[in-house]
Amino acid sequence: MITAVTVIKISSAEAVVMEALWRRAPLAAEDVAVEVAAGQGWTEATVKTLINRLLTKGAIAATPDKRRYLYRPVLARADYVRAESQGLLDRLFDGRLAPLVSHLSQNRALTPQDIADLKKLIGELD
Amino acid sequence: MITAVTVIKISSAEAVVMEALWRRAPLAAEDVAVEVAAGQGWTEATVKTLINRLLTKGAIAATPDKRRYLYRPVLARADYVRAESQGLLDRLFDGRLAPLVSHLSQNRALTPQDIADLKKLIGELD
DNA sequence: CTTCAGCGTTTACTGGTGTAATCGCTAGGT
DNA sequence: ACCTAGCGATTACACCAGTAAACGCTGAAG
Repeated sequence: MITAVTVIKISSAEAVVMEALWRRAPLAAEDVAVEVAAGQGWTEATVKTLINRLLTKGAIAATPDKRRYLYRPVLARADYVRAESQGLLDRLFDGRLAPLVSHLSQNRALTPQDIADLKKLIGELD
Repeated sequence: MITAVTVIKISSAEAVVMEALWRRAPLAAEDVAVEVAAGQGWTEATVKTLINRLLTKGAIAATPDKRRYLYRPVLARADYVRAESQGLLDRLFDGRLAPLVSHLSQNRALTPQDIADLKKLIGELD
C-alpha cells in the first residue's frame, strides 16, 4: 500500500484562517471573517479567498448548512506545528533542539517561567 | 536618536547563499556558486542573482578584489536565527519555549543526546 | 412570480521568489 | 592597439501570495 504523504503547504495568511478554525470549528465564512478580518486589517473578501485556497489545498473541508457552508480543519494543528518546528530546527539548528534552546537562552529570551517549565519538562522526560 | 531597526527579510533561496557566507567569508561569486549550486541544482547565474538581491537588501556587502568582488555577510547569523526562532515561537507557541519542547518531545523528536544536552543546559541556566 | 440579499466562485492585480539568460564593461594577453 | 574572457548588472518570466472586487446562483420575502 502506498501512503500518500501529502504535505499541505500553508502560507502565513492562510495560517491565520487556520488558527481561527483550530480555535473553534465549524464556522461559516462570515464567522471566520469576524474572528480574523479586523485584527489583520482584511476585508471579508480576503478571508473568502483564503478559505477557498485552503479548500482547494485540502487543508479544510466544508459541510453544507442551509444556505451556506460550515468550514472545519482537515489538517490537524499538531501536524502543522510539528512540520513547521521540525523545518526550523532542520534549517537552522541541524535538526537538534538543544542548540535552539541554547541560542534563545543566550539572548535572554527565556522568562523565569520558561525556565521553570523547562526544568519540569526535562525532569519528566527521563 | 532614532534607531533604524531595519528588518532584512531573507527568502529561503537567499538563505542558502547566506549560509555559505556564514560558513566562510569573504567569498567571490564563483566560490559561492561552487559551495551551493550543485547541491541545489542551481546554475551559477542563479547564484549571481541571489547575491545581487542580498546586496540590494543590505544583507551582504562587497569589497573589491582585483577584477571582481568578495562578498561577506552584514547580517549576523545569530540575528537571523534569533528572528526566525522568535517568529516561530510567537506564531505557534504563544512566544513560549516550553510548549515547543513539550510538543517535540511528544512526537519522539528528541534523541537521547538532545535530552542529555537539554538537561545540561537547563542546569547551567539557574 | 419577481426581486433582492446573501453566499460561494471567478477574476484581478501587484509584488516577491525561483530560476536563468543576456549584456556590457574592462583588464590582460597577443 | 585589438580582441576576448570573465565579471557584475540588467532583463526575463512563470508562479505563488496578499489583497480584493465583481459575478452569478438560489432561497426567501413580498
